[in-house]
Amino acid sequence: MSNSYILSPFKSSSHTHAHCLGSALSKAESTCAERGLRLTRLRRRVLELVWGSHEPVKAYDILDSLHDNSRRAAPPTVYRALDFLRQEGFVHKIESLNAYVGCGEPGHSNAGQFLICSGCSAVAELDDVDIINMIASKARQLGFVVQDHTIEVQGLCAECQEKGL
Amino acid sequence: MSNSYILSPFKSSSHTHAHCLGSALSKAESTCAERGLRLTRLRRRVLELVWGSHEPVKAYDILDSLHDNSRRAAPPTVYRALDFLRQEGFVHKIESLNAYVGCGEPGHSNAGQFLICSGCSAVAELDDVDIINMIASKARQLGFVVQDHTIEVQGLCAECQEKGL
DNA sequence: ATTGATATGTTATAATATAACATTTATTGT
DNA sequence: ACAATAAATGTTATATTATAACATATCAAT
Ligand SMILES: [Zn+2]
Ligand SMILES: [Zn+2]
Ligand SMILES: [Zn+2]
Ligand SMILES: [Zn+2]
Repeated sequence: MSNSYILSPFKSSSHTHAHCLGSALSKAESTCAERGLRLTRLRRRVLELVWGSHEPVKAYDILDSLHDNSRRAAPPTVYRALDFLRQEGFVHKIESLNAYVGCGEPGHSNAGQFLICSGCSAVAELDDVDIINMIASKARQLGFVVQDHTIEVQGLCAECQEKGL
Repeated sequence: MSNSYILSPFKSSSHTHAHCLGSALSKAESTCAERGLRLTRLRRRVLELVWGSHEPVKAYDILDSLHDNSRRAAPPTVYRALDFLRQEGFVHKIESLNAYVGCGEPGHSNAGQFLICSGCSAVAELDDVDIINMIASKARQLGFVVQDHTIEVQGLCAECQEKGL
C-alpha cells in the first residue's frame, strides 16, 4: 500500500510521548532551517503545546499556557504563531472541533485525512492517495476540479473499542 | 453508479431557483408531517433563508434577515431553528465555513460529502457509498471504526472553470 | 379550562478569531 | 559597528460564532 501514508498513527496510551514531541520539534527545526524560516521561541513553545498530546488543542488553552509569570498573552500572539505553523505544515486545524493538532510528517502534503476518536480524542492523520483520487474522480464526473479538502472522520480507535466505549 | 447519489448537483446560474426552494419546503413539510414534528413559522422562515441560494449562509446573516419591522432577533432564535433543521436533516453545517446549506434530499442520509466552489460559493452535496466505504475500509486497517464524517472539498465548478476563475 | 410539553423571547455571556497600530527584535547593507 | 530595513511580537480593541439560563408564549390533549 505504497500510496497510503499514515502520517500520525494512533499510539498506545502507554507510548513514550516525549519521543513524538522531540521528533516533531526537531523536524520543525530542520525544516525551518532548510526553508530559511525562523522557529522563534514563541512559535516553538506553541508547537510544543500543540504537541503536548495527540489530542487537538484549543487556541485559548494554548493562550492560557503561555503566561510567563506576567500577564496572559493576547489572542493574536497565539493565532499568529498557529498561522505560521499551519502555513509550514507543522500543525493542522481540525475544523469540526476548532482545535489544532500537530502534523507527524510536515512537508509531506498540505491536507491530510484525520481520524478522530470520540472516546479518547486522539487524532490519527493519513495521506491516502486512494481516497484523494476517488474523491477527485467522483468530483470530476460532475465537472468539479478539486483544489483542497477537509476530511475529518469521527469514530473509535482500537483501544477505545476494547474499553467498550 | 447506483451507489453514488447526487443529493444536490451544481445548478446552472440561470436555473429557476424557486423550484429548488419550493421543493425543499414541501419535502420538509411532508417529512415533518410523517414524523409528527412541527415546521413552525420560524423554522420555515429559517429554512427558506438557508435555501435562498445554493451558497452556505451564515447564522448571523439569517438573524439579520429575520427582523419583523420590530427589532432584530436574538442569536438563540436562529441557532435553535438551525439545530432543529440540522437534526432533521433539512440543513447541513459546512464546518470549514461556519455556514449552513440546505439539504437536497432530507432523510436520505445524515452526512453527505460537500463540493464547495471557490469561484461562486455554490455547494453540491453527494452521498457516495464508494467514498464512504473506502474511508471506512482504510480506517478499519488501523483498527478505527467510523461513526460519522465531515467531508468538504474545495475547488471549482464547471461554470466557474469556463469563466476562467 | 387545566395541564404538561414544546417552542420562542430575552438577557447575558462564552468561545473563537481578526484588525489596526505600536514596539521590539532580527537581518542586511554599508 | 551602525543605520536602514524587514520580520516578529505586543497591545488594545473589536468582530464573529455560539450557548446558558430563565421567562413567556403557544400548542396538544385531557
Ligand atoms: Zn505521542
Ligand atoms: Zn480512542
Ligand atoms: Zn436552485
Ligand atoms: Zn462555481
